[in-house]
Amino acid sequence: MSDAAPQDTPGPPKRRRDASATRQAILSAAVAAFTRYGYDGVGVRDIAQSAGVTAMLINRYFGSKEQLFAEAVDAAFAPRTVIAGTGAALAGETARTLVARTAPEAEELGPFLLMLRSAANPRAAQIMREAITRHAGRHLNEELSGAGAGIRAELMLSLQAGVWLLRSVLGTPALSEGPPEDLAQHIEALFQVLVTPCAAE
Amino acid sequence: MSDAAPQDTPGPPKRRRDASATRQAILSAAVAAFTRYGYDGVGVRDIAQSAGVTAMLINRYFGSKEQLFAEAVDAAFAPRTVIAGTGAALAGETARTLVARTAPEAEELGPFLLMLRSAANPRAAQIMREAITRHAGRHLNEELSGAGAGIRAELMLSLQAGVWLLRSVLGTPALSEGPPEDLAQHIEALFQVLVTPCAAE
DNA sequence: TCCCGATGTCTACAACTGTAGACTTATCTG
DNA sequence: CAGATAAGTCTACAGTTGTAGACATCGGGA
Repeated sequence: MSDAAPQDTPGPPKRRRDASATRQAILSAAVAAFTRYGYDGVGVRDIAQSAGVTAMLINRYFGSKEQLFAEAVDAAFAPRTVIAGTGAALAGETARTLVARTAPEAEELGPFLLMLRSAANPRAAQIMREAITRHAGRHLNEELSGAGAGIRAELMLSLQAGVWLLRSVLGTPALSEGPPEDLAQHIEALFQVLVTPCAAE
Repeated sequence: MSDAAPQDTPGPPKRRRDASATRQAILSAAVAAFTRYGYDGVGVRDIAQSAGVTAMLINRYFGSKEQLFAEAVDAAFAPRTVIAGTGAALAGETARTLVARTAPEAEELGPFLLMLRSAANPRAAQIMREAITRHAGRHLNEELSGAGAGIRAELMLSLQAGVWLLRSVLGTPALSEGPPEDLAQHIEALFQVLVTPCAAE
């Protein structure tokens, strides 16, 4: 923001003129920046500088900040699986993965955080609504089956998003400071309820 | 924004000069605006106009936008209880309250939404972190007891926040369109696990 | 009655935002 | 070795933001 570092990638100080590589660099920088600061919290100049280009190139490649955000959301959701393991081990694996990913020292920020930090902007929220029903919802529906699979799948997402929120973003004490194993066991018990087809009646 | 409407409150077109009443009007407008648009999504001019005053009066009464936000967060959390019922009925009551509050047609936006929409700004996040540990955390710790009460309390908050997020903000299909009773039953089953003192081992 | 302090407004500024058009420079083809 | 075209940059603009200082106005006490 205020320092005058010429480049942030220490390797190649100047990229050869390559349209697709530059486009990819902008997109990666956008994912990181939107995840960290949210749609309204970051400007195209910041993203451009982080990618080693000027702001106008973003408009040339993506049309506008909104369209860049849409592609960034897709890129953030695409390679990510929100569940882990299969069958009986699904609850435990997913719980441990969640705890590991939301650890305060883990710098890996995920699509949930991107979603969270950009939810204030109506345009951004609409873009993300489409993305989440496209990626995560479909993925979960493939793993879960039985009565109320849709509800249970999205409740699984809800709990993950909530833990992410309180633990990683807000830094609530009990979730942040206690031993991770205890937390994982508690969460696993909840997931166990959700993977069971007919829970209530 | 662009119209020249002199006042928005149809009742008293001009408030008599009353410092505390004006202060309260600004605070109410701030809670509503921050909840709807987030910390970065609303300007002091919007809040001022909604309160029927000019922007500068906000700085006169609250010092800065940040300090106004801090008071707004406190005001949003203060009158709200995030759990309902006691003892054996706690899980069911809280589940039904959550479902009712996060209904798409319910226009009652809560502190979770304020928190969510403002989480992108680091200053705002710090202010909210202090508020949530002060209000909700304390409240829950009084109701829950036994082994891992802190973790279970915050997991209860996590699930609520997550459901709020997917259902009310994102509008995810399975959580938004299905019958509320089914959703409440599924959530109650999860809460039931969380109110039980020794869940895992 | 007068006047002083509290209450509220007006003008302005410096910083920042996203975007448009004109400009420069490198890379590849003939 | 040219020249054309893609790749990237520079300057600028209109808008918005939070805030500071000077100014106006209402209300009550002497």
